[in-house]
Amino acid sequence: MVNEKQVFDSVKALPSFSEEEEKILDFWEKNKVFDKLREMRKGSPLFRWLEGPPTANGLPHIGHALTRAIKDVYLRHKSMLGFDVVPWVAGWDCHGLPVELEVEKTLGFTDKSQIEEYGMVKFNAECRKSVFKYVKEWRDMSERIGFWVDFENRYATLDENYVESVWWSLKEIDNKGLLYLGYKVVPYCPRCGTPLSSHEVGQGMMETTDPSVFVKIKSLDFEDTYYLVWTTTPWTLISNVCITVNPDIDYVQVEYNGEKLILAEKKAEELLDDYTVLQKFKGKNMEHKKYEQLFPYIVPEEDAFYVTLAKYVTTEEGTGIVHSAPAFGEDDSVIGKQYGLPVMNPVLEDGTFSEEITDFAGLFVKDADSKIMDNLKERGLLFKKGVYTHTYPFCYRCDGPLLYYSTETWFIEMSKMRDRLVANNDKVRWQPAHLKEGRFGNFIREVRDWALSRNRYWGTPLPIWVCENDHKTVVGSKKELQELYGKSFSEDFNLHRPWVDEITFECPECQKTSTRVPYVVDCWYDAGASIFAQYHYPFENKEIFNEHFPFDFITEAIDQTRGWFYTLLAISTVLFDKPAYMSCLSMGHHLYKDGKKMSKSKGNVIFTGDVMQKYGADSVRWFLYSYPTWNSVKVDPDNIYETMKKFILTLWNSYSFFVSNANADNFNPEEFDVPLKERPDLDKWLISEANYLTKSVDEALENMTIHIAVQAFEKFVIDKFSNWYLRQSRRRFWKNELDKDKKSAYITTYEVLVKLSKMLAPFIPFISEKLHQNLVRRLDSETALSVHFLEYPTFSKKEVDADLSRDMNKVLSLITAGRSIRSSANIKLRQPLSELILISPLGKKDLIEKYEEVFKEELNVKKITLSKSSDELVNYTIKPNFKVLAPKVKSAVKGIGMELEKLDPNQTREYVGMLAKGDSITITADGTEFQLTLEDLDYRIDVQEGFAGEEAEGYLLLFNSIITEDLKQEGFVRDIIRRVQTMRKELDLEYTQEIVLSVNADEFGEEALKKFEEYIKEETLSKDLEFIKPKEGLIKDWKFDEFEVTIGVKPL
RNA sequence: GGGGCACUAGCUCAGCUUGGUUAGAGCGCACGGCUGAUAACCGUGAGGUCGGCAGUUCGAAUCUGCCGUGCCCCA
Repeated sequence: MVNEKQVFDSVKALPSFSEEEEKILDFWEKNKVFDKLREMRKGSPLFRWLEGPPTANGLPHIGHALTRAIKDVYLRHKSMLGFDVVPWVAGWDCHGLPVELEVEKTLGFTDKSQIEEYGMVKFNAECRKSVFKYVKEWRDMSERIGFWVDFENRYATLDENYVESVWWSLKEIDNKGLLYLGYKVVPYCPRCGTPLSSHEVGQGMMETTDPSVFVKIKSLDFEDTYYLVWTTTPWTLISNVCITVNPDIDYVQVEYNGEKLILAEKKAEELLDDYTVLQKFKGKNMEHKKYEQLFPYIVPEEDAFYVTLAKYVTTEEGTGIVHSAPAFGEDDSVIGKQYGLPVMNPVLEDGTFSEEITDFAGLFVKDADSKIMDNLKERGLLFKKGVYTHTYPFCYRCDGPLLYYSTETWFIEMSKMRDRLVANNDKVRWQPAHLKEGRFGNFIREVRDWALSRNRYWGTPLPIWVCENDHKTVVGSKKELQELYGKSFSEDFNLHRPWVDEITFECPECQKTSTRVPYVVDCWYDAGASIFAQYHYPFENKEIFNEHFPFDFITEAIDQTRGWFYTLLAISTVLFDKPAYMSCLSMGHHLYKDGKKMSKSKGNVIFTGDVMQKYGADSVRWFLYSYPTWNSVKVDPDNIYETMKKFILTLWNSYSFFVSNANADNFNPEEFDVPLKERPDLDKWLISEANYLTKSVDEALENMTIHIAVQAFEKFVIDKFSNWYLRQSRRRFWKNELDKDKKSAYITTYEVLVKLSKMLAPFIPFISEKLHQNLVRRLDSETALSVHFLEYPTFSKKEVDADLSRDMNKVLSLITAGRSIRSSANIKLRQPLSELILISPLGKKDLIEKYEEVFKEELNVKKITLSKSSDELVNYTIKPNFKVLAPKVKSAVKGIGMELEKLDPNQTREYVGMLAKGDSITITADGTEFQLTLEDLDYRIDVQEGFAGEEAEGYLLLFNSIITEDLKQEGFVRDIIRRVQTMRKELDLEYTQEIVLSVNADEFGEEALKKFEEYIKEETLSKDLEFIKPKEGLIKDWKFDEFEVTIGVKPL
């Protein structure tokens, strides 16, 4: 309810943050605040940020909320710093296998072939529908958490224009000669007739037993000698083209059982007994040594059957010599490419051997294993056989064993771009920094060619047409396709399958018919192409693209290292030879509180909507900002609750405290203004600290260390502002007279709250907006519509006072020490004491005098005394200040330390006196004399036994703990007051409600009460104080210390 | 098998870049205090071989090497 008479709208002590936030969301929407902000920033310097498109598949959990929150804090901050954030649009990654699998599941398919039976048009329409279902979920979550981004002008990788730009880029890459058709070894299910993605393979790993076979391969260089080779897949021996050794391992030729063998020295020791070493050499000496082909069914034209070198060969298993068949192994395939070896694949799509393999034709390869072993045995080439148990992938659909199988694949030749990738990565600022040279750097230094084609349906169609003479045509635009086709497209034509599959045209080279290859593009390529495809570059928006690229900043989770972070850099390097982004902040993953990955099936997912509903988006955001962004963190919803209590509520309470007082006093920022110079030190101190805060926050965000900013905010808001400043100033707000001191407290608190609303706006946009609307806009409707339009506060040297900050920190720790002494001496704070003595040889008199009142009130003493020294009460210990002294005297520091320890108390006392005066002292250690000054040393003060005292900040604090009759009376009175306040609260009285107080105490008590009657009345708002046994109102018996009292409180 | 990260109080995490002798915070626990901010607040205490072992150094949570455990990525 808006109360027009009040200065500020009243603030509930305990709001529903969730409801308040919904109101703010409405306000933003109704007033088109985000649109207005973007309009306002037009023409300002650009801050270029690129949204990493979430895969629109699956419901967003708290980990996904992190990506929204982190992006939002940077973009709002940059915007408040005056930058025009561009393009500031959302993006969605719409293609890919996960989407297909989800739809397959919904439709109840068990086999890929069912998709074609169902019809690709219908299937892809289902995929599209599924994508937009999840897009909606994501958008709702993003908006609710306060992520400001343009959802209307979003890019989506399935858009016609987007696909066309991808096509353009692939043609560019082909023009550079980097697109080629090759072979890639992929896990393949012969029964289902399809390759599986690693994602699918992961679902079917099982323990299994395979043959373990040692085979002899006849050398053509060493007389009567065999290479000893080990394999667990005998059927691949048919396709063997080379054997591979490690160049750096020692190999031996041995005589064993009358035959000569070559194997790794280490393995000879393990596998053979009773053998003679004939010679020993490094693996590299064997390179290119020839051997006899094991199964000469196919004789390749290329040179083959020799020893190759590779570092991946180990002596863990086998013989140190590896049989290599590039058709059936990833490592083998790399070696094959490197040496230009042939790929021999006599296995048909159904997993059986082809006609050429006369002895085994028609046999399923796994079933052929035993026959192959028999064959080798007959020829005397089988050295040893056994069984081998390991985990092996099986098809998750049909349970059949998968085969590693080389399939036709289109590649981008990234290996040629290694140097450029490294050079471009050098220009990028990474957080955390280790990614640059570590995980990411290592990856690009060893980058392999990018296998681009996928044997699937829902994706960007690979724009390659091939004729029967193998001439390839890469189509770079819709228009180009139209021209090649020569006819008009059907009305519902779409740059997706199956429409593009139906387009054929005359090969420009040989006039034969060109048909499209049946593949779609790896969806990671789609995502990486967002740098230009979202603009429909180069068909449109050329200028905008040139202004926006390369981007200043991106941030996504760590799993994008080889995903989006890589594909962006790869594509921008190939096409433009620039990094796609200048700064990259990587985020960690969230685990559930049990340390496990969140997953729907385990039921340990924290959904963002739930926690936002309970604690509010601001609390969730602040929680997410409170640890290093790149950490993986275990999330317990209780911790979010704690965040709300600790930070959000403290801030809110400070605000609510200010508003309720300001309304009572009819606050007005003009009338209450007091020049900074004329305000009390406490106020100057708070303003100064607020200024330091801007500096810390600025540096933290610049370094992409949000959690450091959070720490600075918490320290300021909780410790400095709420727990110290407001507590110290409470009585200033409550006194009757509206003097300069009171005005100053008001204006200072007001200024700090307003400043906080701006500084916190990027972090907790809802509460910040609320503060701005009530504290600023309510008073001045001409001011900025939203806090997010304002300029972010920056450091102002004029408003800081370093000396004051340092002094106040000292006062704070002295008071803490004082409380500690009272606590351990068991003298409650309510009991006044006569004197606090501060002993310090270097004590600052002004400091103590200046804050005398603060000390008196906080520590409840009547008098503060500063003393330079006190021989009877204290001892000193002198120690080296290692940081200063050690560099000067090196290892002598230890000796000096020992000498100082040996000093007797009188000597130490004398030395401290000298040091305090600025003189140096002489210490002899290790036979050398050292002149030491105060800065070389640290000294500590200790109280002698029998005294309650403690040291802090170079002062020793001692209380006079004698409790006189007067002090005891005063303590008693304060105990009574405290109990009356408790009772007022129990009665739920307004703090202006007057009462009649009756107390029944013993003689001592009654005397004390009479003595402090006026004080008691004032503190408890009592009209009357009666010394009788109470009869009316709330009546309670109290026992404390040695007293028994009955108190009655009756509201008037 | 390779690469990367992490391991600090019962729990969740700072600190490590730039080494300094008494290692911090919040929560939880125990005790005490305060109360006209109250889903609060203040203080004290218990609780740590800073994953382990070596090394460098006058001095290591911090730098180096090896090992262990967990997570991530890639095979």
